[in-house]
Amino acid sequence: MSKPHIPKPTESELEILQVLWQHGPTTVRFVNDELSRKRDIGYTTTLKLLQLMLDKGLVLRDDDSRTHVYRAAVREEETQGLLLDRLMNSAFGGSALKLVMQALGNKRTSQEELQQIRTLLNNMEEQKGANEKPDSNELA
Amino acid sequence: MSKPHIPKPTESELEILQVLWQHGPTTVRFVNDELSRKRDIGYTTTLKLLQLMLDKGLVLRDDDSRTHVYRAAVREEETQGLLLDRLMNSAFGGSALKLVMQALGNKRTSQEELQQIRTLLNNMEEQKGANEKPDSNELA
DNA sequence: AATTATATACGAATAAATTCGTAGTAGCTA
DNA sequence: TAGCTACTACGAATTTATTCGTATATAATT
Repeated sequence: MSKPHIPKPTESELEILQVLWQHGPTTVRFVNDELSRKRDIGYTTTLKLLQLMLDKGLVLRDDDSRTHVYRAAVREEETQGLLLDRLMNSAFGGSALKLVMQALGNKRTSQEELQQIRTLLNNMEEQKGANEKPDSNELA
Repeated sequence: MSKPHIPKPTESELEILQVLWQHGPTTVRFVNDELSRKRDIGYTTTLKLLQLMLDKGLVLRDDDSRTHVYRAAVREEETQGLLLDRLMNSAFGGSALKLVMQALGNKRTSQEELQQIRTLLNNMEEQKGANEKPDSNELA
C-alpha cells in the first residue's frame, strides 16, 4: 500500500485546490471566478493551471460534456499534512511543538478555539494513557 | 514604526537562515559545510545565495576581513510567524485552529510536549480572562 | 618569490512556476 | 445558417529560484 507519490502543490495550485475542496467538483469558469475575487488572473491562466494539475495528478476531470468538470484528486487533510511537514522541517527544525506554539502565540485565537484545542489535547492524552505501549503508529 | 517589509525567504534561503539562527554569525564556508551535510551543493552556490539574501535584506555581513561573516537580519520567530501565516492562508483557509489541530493530530507528539502546549493554553486564557472576569485561582 | 589554497564577484545556464495570446471548435441565438 | 459567445488546446514569453563556472584577488606555504 504505497502512496503513489503525492506531488507537491505549488502556491497557485493550492489556491485552486482550496476552491475545489470547498465547493466540490466544478468548472474552470467557476474556479476562475473564485480566484478573481482575490487577485487578477486570466481565464486561460486558470485553465492552464488546471491542465497542468491534471498532468500531475492533483486533480481529475470529467470531460464528457464540452465544459469539463474538475475535482480534487488529493484529500485536503493529507495535503495539509504534507505541507505542514514541509514547513515544520524547513522552518521549525522539525519541531511540531515549536510550530504549534508559534501558531497559537502569533494569532489571536478565540476562547472557543482554545477550548477545542484543549479538548483535542485531552483526547490525545486519553489515547496515550490507554495504551502505554510502543503504540501502533498509523501514519507518518 | 512600521516594519520595513520582510521579504519572503525561499526554501533554500530558509535552510541558510536556520544555520545562521542556530550557530550565529558565520562564514560562507561554514554555512556551506552545514548544507552539504544534507544535500549536494557547491560552494559558489551557497555564496551566491548569501549574496542574494544580502541584497534582499535577509542577512547582514561583516566584510572587514577578507573572509566575510554573515548573520541573519530577520528574527527567527518573526520569520516563522510570517511563513505560518502564509501557510495558514494558502492551505488552511485562514484557520489557525485547523492548522494546529492538523499539526497535533498528524504528528506523534510526546506527553511532555502536550503538557507544554497545555500550559501555554492556560496562560493565554488567563490573559484573556483578566480582561473580562475577576481572576480564577486555578493555576498549573 | 613562486606555488598553492581559499576568497569574492559576477555572468549565465537551467529549472520551475506563472502568465497570457491565439487558434480552433462546439453550441447558442437571432 | 450566419454570427456571436464560451470553451479547450497549446505555444511561448516572463518571472523567480537554483545552480555552477570562470575570473580575479588575497593569504598562506614552501
